[in-house]
Amino acid sequence: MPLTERPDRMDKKPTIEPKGRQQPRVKIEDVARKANVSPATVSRVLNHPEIVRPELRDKVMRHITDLSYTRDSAARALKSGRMRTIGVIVPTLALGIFAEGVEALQNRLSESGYTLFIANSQYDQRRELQELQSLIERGIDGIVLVGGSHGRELRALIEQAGVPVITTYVSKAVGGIPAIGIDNERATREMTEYLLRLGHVRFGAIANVVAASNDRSRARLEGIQRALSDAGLPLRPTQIIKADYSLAQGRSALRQLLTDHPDTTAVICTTDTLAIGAMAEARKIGVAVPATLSITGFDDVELAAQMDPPLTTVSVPAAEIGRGAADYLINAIAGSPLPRSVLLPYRLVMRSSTGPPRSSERPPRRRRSPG
Amino acid sequence: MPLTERPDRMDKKPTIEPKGRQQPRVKIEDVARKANVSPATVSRVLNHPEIVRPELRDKVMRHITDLSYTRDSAARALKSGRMRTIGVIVPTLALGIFAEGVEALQNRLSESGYTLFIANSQYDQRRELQELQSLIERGIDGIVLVGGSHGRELRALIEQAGVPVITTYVSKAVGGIPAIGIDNERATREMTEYLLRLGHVRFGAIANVVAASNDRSRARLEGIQRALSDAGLPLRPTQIIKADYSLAQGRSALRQLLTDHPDTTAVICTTDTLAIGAMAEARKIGVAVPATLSITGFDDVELAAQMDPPLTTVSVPAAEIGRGAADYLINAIAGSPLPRSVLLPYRLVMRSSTGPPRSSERPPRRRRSPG
DNA sequence: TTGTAGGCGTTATCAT
DNA sequence: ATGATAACGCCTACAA
Repeated sequence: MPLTERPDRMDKKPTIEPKGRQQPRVKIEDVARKANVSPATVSRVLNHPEIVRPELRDKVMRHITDLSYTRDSAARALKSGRMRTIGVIVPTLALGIFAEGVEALQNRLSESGYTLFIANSQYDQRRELQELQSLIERGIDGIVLVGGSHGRELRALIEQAGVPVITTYVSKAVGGIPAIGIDNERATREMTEYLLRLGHVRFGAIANVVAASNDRSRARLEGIQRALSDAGLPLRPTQIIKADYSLAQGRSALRQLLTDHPDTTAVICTTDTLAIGAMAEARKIGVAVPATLSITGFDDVELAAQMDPPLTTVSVPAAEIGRGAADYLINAIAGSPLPRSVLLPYRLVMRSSTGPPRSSERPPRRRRSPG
Repeated sequence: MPLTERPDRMDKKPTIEPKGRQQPRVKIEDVARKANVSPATVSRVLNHPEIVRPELRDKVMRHITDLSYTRDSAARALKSGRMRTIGVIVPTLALGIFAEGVEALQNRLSESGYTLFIANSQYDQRRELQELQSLIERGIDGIVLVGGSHGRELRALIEQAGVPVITTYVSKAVGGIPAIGIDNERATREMTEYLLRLGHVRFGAIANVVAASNDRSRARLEGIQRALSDAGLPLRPTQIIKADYSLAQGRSALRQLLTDHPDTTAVICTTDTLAIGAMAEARKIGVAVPATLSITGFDDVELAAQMDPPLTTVSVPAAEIGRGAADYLINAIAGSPLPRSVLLPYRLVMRSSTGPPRSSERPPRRRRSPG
């Protein structure tokens, strides 16, 4: 009789049952009894089928399915000391780039019999620490983090728990935590150099660096600054607008930038979301992209290619990062030797939101001088 | 000595350790010995502090923190039969609406000491079943699903496991599974009626109904069809374009729709992503929105309000759905009496992607007749 | 108020 | 090849 059929079932007592399962779970012993074998044999059928006589194995198997027995993972974990469980803490799932990475991570883990605990920190290091504590108490066998900005406490906690860890979306190991991801700083440096080659000299940057823990965007901003300094065009503070990760802030950031520096010809954003906001605002205030203003993003979200004009951006291999993190941890748990960190390639995707400045004081360096 | 410092530690044996934790975990017995009390007392300090003499309690507490003891959740779960763990299976995290719901779900669960297992089905019922199986083996105390299209097998599995379930983003219980969400059909019916009142008579629909399990979009499509039938303007098959959930398909769908029915004045999409794709395509082929063509979406994603023109859509309370699902399961686990289903309000958000048709054969019914 | 002891379900060791 | 048994760490009757 389906439990879910009637709100009030009147079989046993009407009092609430605050804990435990209702139907006593079928266990190995039940299967063993039905099959007239010992519990040990059932266990062997489950874990080492090859050492059980085929006919017996089949018989046991039949009873297993008959009773639809499933093993109790708690008991298993208690015995083996391993939970076959991985935890991930992302800043937020609202950013498609993290959602994509988590999805890939889960898919790969699932293939290997692992299950994924998820938590989010809202870019708050204290919350991240709490969530980690909870995950470690849960007995996770490995942990995936994002970025390299983590407190000493967090590292101590991980170390003490002896849990393999990897951090993602960045490429440099920090505090002994290996990383898998891209070189954010280099990517924006290249992007900036591309714009310099196009002839731009008046730049602006919109960076989501308000969260202390966002070292990805910080590195991206540094890449921009370094490229411009190297070109003798260092960014002044008013040319850098700090924002969070929302689209609306991309809009207001562009407005502010153009108020302070109306003659800006190129805006580099550390996130597609910000760039898309900036493009929306540019359209609204009648600034032509890319004729009057070039805009670049970072992440290459689905929408980037569909914008009008399509957004020039940096493609981040989020799915590959997720898969790589899964592989790393699975190997680490198995005790395999591991690379310290994995540097993944990004891709500069040149679309139509960028072009040469309308009137370049310092024309692009080409063979033929401009007519 | 940090484990992570050197790849090769030479303290014990150089062979790999395929299983188990390295450092033997500190357990209740260790604390008990240090504190000169029985293991039972330590356990009581942990679980029922009020029944332990304060001074003794404090002493034990000190040793607990000193040894930084954490309880073994596997053993705990084995004893109590409860894991304090909830599972969720979404079609994909790539859709912001699901990511948002999962995030809210996790936040609420975390407040109550629960941890969230996440899995994704890719809109595939077989995969959903597999993931569910794995979650149930993990001993989850509750499960969150999306939508009402689930196979008999899945329902049987849940019932047999005796695990509380709730399905989300829909409002009607199916097969005994309670739901929390909105009335999708009613929402698009209202949206369609709104367009009818504006004077539209030539409609098109773009619906992501290729996945068999997507009953949300199916209901939304039915809402459109019903409203139009009621108005004596039933949709012909060629006026309905079926798509998946990608932005690119929104583009191609609009192209196809306008090829077959160039005189269409209103397009209703079952997803913002599709609507945004349709708007992008409209702009590209020079169709003015809303002057020539009205477009509506569904979900109210962040970008919807930022489009040019801002997108008329239906706002789905994803965060509220996530929180509500968490509350429902927490109560269900505690044995509290529960409502069968929860109907949440949606909100029609009228923005500027909709307007009256340019030349309405059948003018809007107003007091003053059109000039 | 605190201690003793048994068992939760599984699996590995040892014996047959 | 299969069976008996002990132990994983914790919790809770029950005893003191």
